[in-house]
Amino acid sequence: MNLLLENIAKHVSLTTEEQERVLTFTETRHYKAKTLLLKEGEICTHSYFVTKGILRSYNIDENGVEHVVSFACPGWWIADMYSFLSQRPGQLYIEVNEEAEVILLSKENRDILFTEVPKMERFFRILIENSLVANQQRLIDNLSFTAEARYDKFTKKYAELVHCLPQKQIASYIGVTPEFFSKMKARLLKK
Amino acid sequence: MNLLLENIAKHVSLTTEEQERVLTFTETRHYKAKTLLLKEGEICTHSYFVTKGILRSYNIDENGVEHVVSFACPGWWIADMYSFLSQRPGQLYIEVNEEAEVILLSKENRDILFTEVPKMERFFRILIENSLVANQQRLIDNLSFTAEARYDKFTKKYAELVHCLPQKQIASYIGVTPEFFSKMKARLLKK
DNA sequence: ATAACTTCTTAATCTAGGTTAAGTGTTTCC
DNA sequence: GGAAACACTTAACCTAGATTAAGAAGTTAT
Repeated sequence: MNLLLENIAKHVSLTTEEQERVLTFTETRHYKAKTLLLKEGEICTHSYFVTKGILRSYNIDENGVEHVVSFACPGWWIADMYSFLSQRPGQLYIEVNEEAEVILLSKENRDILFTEVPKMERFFRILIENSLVANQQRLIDNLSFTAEARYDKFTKKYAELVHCLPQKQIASYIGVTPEFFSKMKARLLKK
Repeated sequence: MNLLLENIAKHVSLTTEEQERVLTFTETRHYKAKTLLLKEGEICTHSYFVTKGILRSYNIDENGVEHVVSFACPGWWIADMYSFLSQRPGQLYIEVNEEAEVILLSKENRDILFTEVPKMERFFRILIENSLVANQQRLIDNLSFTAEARYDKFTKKYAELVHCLPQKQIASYIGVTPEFFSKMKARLLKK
């Protein structure tokens, strides 16, 4: 069965016709590991729903340092929200971490969908509310906790993901250098 | 004219009846400076739209340190989104910074409003999208920039607010101690 | 298989920002 | 209007995490 429709059903209930309508607005694609779906300076024309594999988004700062903004595994959406919503050049990269199958929804189609199937506007409203909450929590965590506590939270929240990710990406997500992350991990093992 | 309706009109256009409907769901209140509208552990039953004065939300970490999550001046909404959406106890405090006039919208009324006036669901969807983008940007800034650069961004983004806020709150928002903030400011003056 | 690249580790050294503490304004409010 | 409470400053010292560098271990592609 379709993972996207399953996920939508968790928040709103669509009729069979509405479900079909949703699918006509989307497109499925396969990507190999390391494919770049979006680069800094480009306009994010699509929102990506992952059905297989892993994607990640990140930015690169003035010193050339990468900062992971989010990971997306099956059942998750990913996009450069600023660029997607404004249709202006963004600052994020979106890259395939592990060979992936992805459902694409373009900005235009999303907007049409919202008026044709108002339940989908509700669905995305709820999804974005949840992202906002998660994002605010991450901000608070970054301000309140040490790197060690953040790593601990990360391993609990993304328990399955942790084993599929290179350490440097986890380090980047929690906001430390790979070198410090390595030192910290060694320290934790001694306990 | 009503600041709330003005703000709604920037994103969706309501009929006069719809406008009246919106207002029947809200309630206006006045608060003195230092009033606590919400404490950690309480359920955030209302979302607050500021028409006069300034509010702020913050959490207090395990070491008793305060972290400002957001400021709200006229035209802005404020709430503990996690608690408001889930109707579970939250971790945020919401406090009146400067004597304020506030429009309250309860969680129940918001949900009824969404089905009665679908344009209002669109309005909030757009608002939350914008919060998410701003929040993600703040996260990236915290990971990419020094305290000095973050302060610089803050003064540009909240130019009018800066002069009304105690330094310790600005320090907290950008993620440094008041002592370091004071030192940094002195350093900036020398340039 | 092996050269080339990337990831991870370890260790020495450095620094942005934290902590502690003490002193000087400013509000606030009986 | 004066004492308490709070906001800001300065300075000495401290530390979590950064930087640099160099080697070891995995991956990738030919």
